[in-house]
Amino acid sequence: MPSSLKSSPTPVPTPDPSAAAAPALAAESALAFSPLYQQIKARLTESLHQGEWKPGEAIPSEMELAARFRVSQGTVRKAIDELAADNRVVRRQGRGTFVATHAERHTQYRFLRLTPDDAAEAGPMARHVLDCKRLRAPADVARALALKAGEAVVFVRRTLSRHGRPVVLDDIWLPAELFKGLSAQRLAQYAGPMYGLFEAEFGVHMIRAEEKIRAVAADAASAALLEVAQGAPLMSVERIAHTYGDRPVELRRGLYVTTAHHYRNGLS
Amino acid sequence: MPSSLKSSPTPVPTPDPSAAAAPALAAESALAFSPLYQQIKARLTESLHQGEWKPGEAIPSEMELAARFRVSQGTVRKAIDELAADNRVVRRQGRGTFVATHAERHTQYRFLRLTPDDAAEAGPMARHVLDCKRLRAPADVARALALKAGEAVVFVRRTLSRHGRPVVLDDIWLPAELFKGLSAQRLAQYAGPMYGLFEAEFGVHMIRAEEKIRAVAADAASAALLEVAQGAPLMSVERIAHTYGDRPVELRRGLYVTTAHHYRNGLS
DNA sequence: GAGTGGTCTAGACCACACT
DNA sequence: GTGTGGTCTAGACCACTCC
Repeated sequence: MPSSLKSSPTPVPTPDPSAAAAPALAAESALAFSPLYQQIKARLTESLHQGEWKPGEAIPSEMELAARFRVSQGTVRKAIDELAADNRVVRRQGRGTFVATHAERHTQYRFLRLTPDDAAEAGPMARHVLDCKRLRAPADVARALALKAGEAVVFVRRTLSRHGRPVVLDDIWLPAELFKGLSAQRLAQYAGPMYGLFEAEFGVHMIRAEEKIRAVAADAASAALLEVAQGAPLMSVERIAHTYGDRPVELRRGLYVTTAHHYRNGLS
Repeated sequence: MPSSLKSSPTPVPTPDPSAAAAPALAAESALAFSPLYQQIKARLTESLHQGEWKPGEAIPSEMELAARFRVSQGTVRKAIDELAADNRVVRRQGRGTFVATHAERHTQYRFLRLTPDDAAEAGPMARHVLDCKRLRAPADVARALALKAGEAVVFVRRTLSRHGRPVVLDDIWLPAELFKGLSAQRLAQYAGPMYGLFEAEFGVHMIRAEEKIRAVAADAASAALLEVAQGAPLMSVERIAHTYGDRPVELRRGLYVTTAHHYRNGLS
């Protein structure tokens, strides 16, 4: 353990204040220990998870955290640097470090990669909730959300439109246990992205997602809702979004009309 | 200039060793100066660009670079950290820092996001070059590659297949000036990804790309080549790849068959 | 001016890889 | 063993923001 060899902080149960520069190495010598800043990062992540600081709020200053964890400011800085690189927090010079949120203007629709071909038309799309109901998870949904088959989920179907024309049709499944009381009305009332609502109303913060994309032909139902011909090519985007601890908490199956929009992606 | 205020290193002509803590600020006070490590990063990028160190080779050690640039090792480290984050170089503990390459086993197909649905079938696909010829750039191609309309480009059409079935059909345009002598034969002979060939044979290193993705219906020609029905839904992936200085050097229009494959993407 | 994050330095020691 | 990158520390100063 490159860390606890020299200074006090063993992962969690370290009430011991300072004065512990003694080489406390003993039993657990061998394998799998993380650097100090990774331990700090883990503890900060834990605090984020526990809601000690809420999305949009400032976390304590680097000096304060350094004192709390009894490490140097540089070590805290490196931990926060990684959290910032992971989009978990946002640094703002002269102001502080803030918990990332899906509810702010400039970070809105962080996960939506669909862009109008004409960049001038950017901006939010009109949302329309078609359905919102509670049901028992089908096998594939249960598997994706790591639930038992038949456990209760909330199902939402909605569209996004631009200039009155539907562009996106989303089917969304959420664990009912986490989203008690979610209704079409509440979805309709909330201004801003769905993930902002999830944060504010249910304390569920999406931190990461994976998408699987394919091209499909529109079936009759989808074609009608998206106002395209049956059999028209659509992009199918299956997203699984995760919250803290990599827990999957949303399955979203989207169909995108890509006649005037495209999905953008950067590679490096 | 937060940097040259305090210590000696003005970019290049600084033979002066230490002892220069004097506040040398004078004229150029106002705007747009970058931190020292950004200047170092820029100079390293320049060396990469000039080919001082080739893909796969090691760059000098941090200590050596610190001496060369007359800054501390920590400053060099931060510059290299960013280059590593940008995938320009790869750090290997105990061995050194190496120029990133598209030619190595574990970084192969860095830019190809198409994955078999059955992960067990991963691995390289069979390449087949259908066409390779020199022609004058159509207007849209010229625009994408920042060439004058009608300038010479190399056009390549190729497929990628798995289990004998075509999965990808790529049309590729490259500035002829940079790719003199590229032929179907050379493409066929080279084992490994195309970007590896570009590095080794033409000294063109792709560092970044942008993709625009849509769903389209297969036209007659594409359908035949991909062995699907005409009108079948395909993923259309338009990629513009850039080399140093953000110069666009490849336009690639791909059609993907997504019946047994999908395009994967991670969001955070 | 006080407080925050951002940069830079210098030195110590650790983990890893080659030889 | 020697050399490389990786971690940790401590202190100084800079740049930005808000009071």
